[in-house]
Amino acid sequence: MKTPSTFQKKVYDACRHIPCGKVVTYGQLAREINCGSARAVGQALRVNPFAPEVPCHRVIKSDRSLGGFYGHKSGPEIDRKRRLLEKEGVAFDTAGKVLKESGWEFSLAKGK
DNA sequence: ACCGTGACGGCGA
DNA sequence: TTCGCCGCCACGG
Repeated sequence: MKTPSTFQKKVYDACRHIPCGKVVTYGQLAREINCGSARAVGQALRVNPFAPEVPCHRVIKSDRSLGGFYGHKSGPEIDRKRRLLEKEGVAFDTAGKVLKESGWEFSLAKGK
């Protein structure tokens, strides 16, 4: 397997810090590692050799849709991603969007 | 070194 | 509110 680039290591490291039942957007993750492109982050996660050891399934799009998983933007892979999150307590609406995270105190702070 | 691609994001129509 | 276009960065061929 190919050695992860420095950039990818930063992405995986930041991703690892995401607690159970919590989700983050690609953009937020990008800010964490001081990167101006959410796309670049997505590309790194796309080839993540440590999934799901590195919880890349907790990373979603800013519009609250799931984004992708294992290089797929839809299909069984995405379905699996959704269930992983549900198992961690993340709720979804009928449109398949993330409704709330774990149902903890910060779900209140999120407004919405 | 150049070019095309992609798990994204924001804004205008 | 949904759709499309353009800008953003990193990577592989």
